[in-house]
Amino acid sequence: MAEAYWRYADARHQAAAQAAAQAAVVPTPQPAIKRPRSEYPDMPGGSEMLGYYTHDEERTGYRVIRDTETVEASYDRYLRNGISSYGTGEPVRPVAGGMTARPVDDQRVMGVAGMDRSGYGGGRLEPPLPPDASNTLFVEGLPSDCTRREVSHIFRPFVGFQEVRLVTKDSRHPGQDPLVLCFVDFVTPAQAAVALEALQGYKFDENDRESSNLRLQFARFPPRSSGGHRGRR
DNA sequence: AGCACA
Repeated sequence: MAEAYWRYADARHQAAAQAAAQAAVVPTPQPAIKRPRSEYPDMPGGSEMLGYYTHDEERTGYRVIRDTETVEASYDRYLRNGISSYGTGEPVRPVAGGMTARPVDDQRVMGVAGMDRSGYGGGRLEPPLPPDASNTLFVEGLPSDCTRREVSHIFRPFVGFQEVRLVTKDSRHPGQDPLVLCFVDFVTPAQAAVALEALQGYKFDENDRESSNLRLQFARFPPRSSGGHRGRR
């Protein structure tokens, strides 16, 4: 459930931090740290992969600390720098809940600094984008009583999040609850893709396993100028 | 299943 993407935000943070730490302080490649790509090879699944990555990252982190305290120190320094630049620059907003603070900050930073969508500290974790990728997601499977605020809560932590629009449609079958769809805008299709993968099948009701599984797709845009020919070539 | 707003 939610764990996946919270961890994801964390994993990205750690990955970036570690990359930066290595780049900054360790001049020569160290075999102890060097992690062959084969450890997390081309895995298709988005959210699973991210979960994996996090564990891996943690485990490796411990190994690294045991072997070289240099890295630990520099990592620590990195964190301090990162934090201090926040502390001096912008007073910490009274965001409700400690958990939300970091992803939101992260998002803002990436939104500004990472416009070119390569903003992952060099490593790209995402699978290649499908040809129909757009920067808007189409989401269905929302419970009919869900609010815009509620949906925003889910998507806001993702880098590049811009806006969510709820749309209510009457059910086709009489007497059924109205259907709630929503559109979520991101800055880039790649960022949309991350959220799509991470939230695919997300359960609104964590207790009821059968109900309210989110289904996400890239939104189709209104009829494009290419009018009518659908065949190949 | 279902795709709106500029």
